[in-house]
Amino acid sequence: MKLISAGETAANTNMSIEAGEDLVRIGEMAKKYGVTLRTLRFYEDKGLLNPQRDGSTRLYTRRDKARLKLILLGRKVGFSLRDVKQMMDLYDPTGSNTKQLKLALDKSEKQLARLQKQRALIDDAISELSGSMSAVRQMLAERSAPQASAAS
Amino acid sequence: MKLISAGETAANTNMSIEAGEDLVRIGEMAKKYGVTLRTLRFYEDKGLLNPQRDGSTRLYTRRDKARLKLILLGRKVGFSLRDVKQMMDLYDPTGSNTKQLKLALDKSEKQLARLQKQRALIDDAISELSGSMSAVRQMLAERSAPQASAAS
DNA sequence: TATAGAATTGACGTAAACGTAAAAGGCGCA
DNA sequence: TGCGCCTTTTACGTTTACGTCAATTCTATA
Repeated sequence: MKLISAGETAANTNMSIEAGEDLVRIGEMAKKYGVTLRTLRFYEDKGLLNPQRDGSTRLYTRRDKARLKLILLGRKVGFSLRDVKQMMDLYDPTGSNTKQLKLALDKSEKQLARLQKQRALIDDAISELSGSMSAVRQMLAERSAPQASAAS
Repeated sequence: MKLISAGETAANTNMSIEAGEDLVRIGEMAKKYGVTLRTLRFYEDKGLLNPQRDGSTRLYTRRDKARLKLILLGRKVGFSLRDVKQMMDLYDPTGSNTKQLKLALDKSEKQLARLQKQRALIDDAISELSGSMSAVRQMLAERSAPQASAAS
């Protein structure tokens, strides 16, 4: 029992007999999306991914790839994995997914608000810090200027 | 043994410096600076504060207040407590503190860079999220528009 | 004196997202 | 057939800044 990577290019030793099923193992998956093996297993443990198995070996389908892309997008915009899961769990391939979309929109609005608040805090911190830095530079200048002209 | 209660500023059991020492207990200190008791004890545990003791009761001097203000400022601009401590540990009331100021400036520059980077990431996330939201709204519209007019 | 309000020192819990062994099973290949 | 690489499961460790009891003591006040 062994299948694995692509069905087209025979760059690999193993070839799938199945048609079009582009299955990859965890190593390739990780490399492809720039995550670690641990991360993929962790996501699975959290119910975010659900790869097939060949014996005990995980085999990721293009469905898993789509889901991983969504996870990474969610992570990028600051959603927790819990949120991501909650949204993905509502996905129904046979329906219109109106509920899912509404939930996503709702969560997105809240997340957007959080992000804007964070940005405000950071802007605040930046100006505060800049101010302090000016003061410190001033103090340092007063400690070296009275001596002579200028140098450092 | 009891002092406090802010009226009798006279000398009591302990005196190492001089009078006029406006000592406050942890409760008042916490209220004054908007932190919890736990926080004050935690900062002490981390070596950031060093209140006097009346028996086992902590008594905060104006020195502690000054230090706490610095801690809170540092926290606001995103320094870790470790950083704050490192900078404060260099304070020498008898010297020019040039070293301390230089370290503070150095750390500040790095922190400023971090903050700016964070802001860039957040801006990125905001626009990405906004984009996704538009798409989702679009999808929702397509699910309700084809039927009739609109509502929701 | 009884009760409520401060204060003390532990010490475990929390959140988020993995990192990092450890021990073991398979597989291709020279 | 031994080596090396990939994979698996299990499970404790990390980071930061406290939160949240718990048990106890001290004190002020009605």
